[in-house]
Formats: sequence, C-alpha cells, structure tokens
Amino acid sequence: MYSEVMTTSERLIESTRELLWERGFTGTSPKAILQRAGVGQGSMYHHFAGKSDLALAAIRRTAQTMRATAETALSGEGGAYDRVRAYLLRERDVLRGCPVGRLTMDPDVIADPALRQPVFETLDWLRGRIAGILREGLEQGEFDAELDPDGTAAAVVATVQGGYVLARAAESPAPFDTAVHGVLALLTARTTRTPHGA
Amino acid sequence: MYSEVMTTSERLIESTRELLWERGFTGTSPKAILQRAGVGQGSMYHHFAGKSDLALAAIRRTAQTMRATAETALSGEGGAYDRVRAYLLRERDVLRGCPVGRLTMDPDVIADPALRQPVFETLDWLRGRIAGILREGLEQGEFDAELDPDGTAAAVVATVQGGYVLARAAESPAPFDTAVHGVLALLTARTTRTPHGA
DNA sequence: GTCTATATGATGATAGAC
DNA sequence: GTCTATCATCATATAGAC
Repeated sequence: MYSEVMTTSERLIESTRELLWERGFTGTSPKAILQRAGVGQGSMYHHFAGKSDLALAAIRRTAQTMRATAETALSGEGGAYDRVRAYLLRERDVLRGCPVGRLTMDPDVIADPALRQPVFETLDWLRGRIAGILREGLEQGEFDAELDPDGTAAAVVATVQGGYVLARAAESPAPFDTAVHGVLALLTARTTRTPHGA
Repeated sequence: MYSEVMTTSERLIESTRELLWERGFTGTSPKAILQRAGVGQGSMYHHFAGKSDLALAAIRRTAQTMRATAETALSGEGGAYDRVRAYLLRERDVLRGCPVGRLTMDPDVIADPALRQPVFETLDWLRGRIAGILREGLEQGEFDAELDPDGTAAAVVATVQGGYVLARAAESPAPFDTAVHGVLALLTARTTRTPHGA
C-alpha cells in the first residue's frame, strides 16, 4: 500500500494521517490504522505509546505540510492582494475538507492540550501570516486606510474553513468556490488600484 | 435531568441533540444517550429504529431551531446591512460550535443521505436568505452595484462556520469575533451610506 | 522489531419478562 | 411502554513467542 522503502513507523504515521483526515480521531480505530498500514498490532505499540501518541505524530506532520502548502501560495509573485488571492484560489480537494481544521470538531482532540496545540499553532500562524501580508500591502498603499488587516485575515481563513463545511453539506465544491470568490470580491473593494481578476 | 412533563421520546431526542452537538454522531453511543435521558435501553428501541433513526429526529429538530434563530436576526429592524450585521453579531456560545455545521465533519452523517439532507437544507436556506436580503439592499441602492449577493452571502455564512473552527482551535471566542467583524468591515466598503457601527 | 494470542470494557442491537 | 438480561462485535491495550 505504501512505498517499499517506507519504514514501519512511517507507514503507521501515513495511514493515521489519512484516517484522521477521513474520519477524525474518535472515528479512527487502531485496528483500521494497522490494516491500512499493513502491519501487525505489536509494531504500533513498539513504536508509539498508543493511539494518542501516534495521532500526535500524524497531526504534527499534517500541520507542517499544510503550513508549507499555504506558504507556497502566500510567498508567491505579486502584491499583497495577489498573494492572498493565490492562497484563496489554490487548488484544493474541497470535499475532503481541511485535515487540520476538521480536528477542531473532535472533542477528544480539543480536550488534549498536546493534540490541540499543533492545530491551534497552524491556524494561528496562517492568520498572522496573512495579516502581515495585508499590513505590508497597506503600507505600500495597495489598500485604502480603512482595511483592518487582522479582521480581514481572520475572515479569509474562516471563509476557507467554513467553505469546506458548506461544500461537504452540499456534497459539491460549488459553495466553497462561491464563498472564496465572495470574500475576494469584498477585498477588492478595499484596493486602491484595479486588481487582477476584478 | 429534564422536565417532569417531558415524554420519554422527547427526553431521548433532547439528550441526543446535546450529545450530537458535543461529540458528533460517531462519538455518541446509545448508552450515553440513554444515561443522559435517564431511560432504559428498551425505551429507545421501542420509539426509534436505532441510533441513526433517533439521530435523524434530533438533527431535524436542531436544524429547525437554528433556522428559527437565524430568521429572528435576519428579519429584524433596519436595512439589509443592519440585518446581516445582526445575524453576524448575535450572541453565540462560540466554543460549542454550530450544532448543524459540525455534523459535516462526521463521515457517517455525510454518507447517509437522510442525515445529510437537513444539514444541507439548513445551510443552503441560510445562504439563500442572506443573498436575498443583500439583493434587496442592492435594489434599494444600499450597496454599490459591484456587490455580489451570492458570493457575499456564502462568505458571510462561511465566515461564521469557519470562525467556530478558529475559536475551538484557540479555545477562545476571540478569533471568531475578529473574523466576523472583519467580514462585516469588508461589507461596509460596499455600502453607499455610512452604516451603523462603521 | 514484528507477530499472534489474549483480556477488558464499550458498542449497537435483540429477547423477553413485567 | 419500560425494564433488565443477553449477545456478537469492536476498541484499546498487554503479554509473550519468534
């Protein structure tokens, strides 16, 4: 199921990452993890203390991956508007939802400080990163002075996270795309130049 | 635990509503439902076909309640901007999240058309209702002509849903409030008059 | 390191007494 | 209608062979 050169530990982490994305922490059993990884029960308890410990390794890696993906869009070409636009419009497997954000609906994740921390840090970093870009644009005169960088950044991130909710409810990516274009169009009203795609 | 005059069936639905909100469908066991309702196992299987059937009754009622609450804010005093603002800023138990939206992260809910339907219908109605209000405001000249009612409505609903995600990750209502004020401030840029709270 | 028992409690549902 | 068995299966973890 995984590359031949992948270690047992790696296979366990990868299968856990997939299952956490699909079914969350509560909905993922050690048995399901082992079957997908193609290893026996003993291997899991040799490499990890238990389900939570393995989940922590998986969540940390997923958080790191998400951060890298977002950074690619946010550090791309163009001004502040263009980079936020690139983040909002980047390709996504919308119906799968956000592998980090979905964990916030898992009470067992939120109740465990160790599991919650990478989730919080990732979303908090994302908000701060976008706010910083918007502040930059503000200083460059790209937006009018009324733009609130923190509020706008939070709205942008929330629109993406909530867009997943709407899309999964509808079993269609359409509401996600509508929401993301909607928030982008609102941001356009705060730009001083005619932005790309407006 | 519940009112003396509440029927057994009512007690079961209410305890299921609470548990679905707190722990989702996968995370809620019949046993937990029965204990909270204070009834025996036989009663549940007498009144309902099983866990899914009871969850369906609970979800339908929660969906109806959410719709009524939203409608109260959206049909209040003032123009389109004021009513959308009232919806966004209404009091919420932010850290509990949305009892309807959280179900979209439950794979067993999304996989069952009967359970998914009320979730979809509620969020779809909300988007349509807000879009209609914005179109009204557009016709009244309350917004400039560039405002996209459908995109803005989707962004508003998504911001609320995503705001819950950010708040739960942070274990603080602050990011929710920031996001909601952020999207409202963006909407302000599309108004033709000086709106309330701008 | 990895595997296969084995153990204990939870899950989701049924049977049948009252 | 409601209750208490009872049931097969699953969840999570441990023990110990190889």
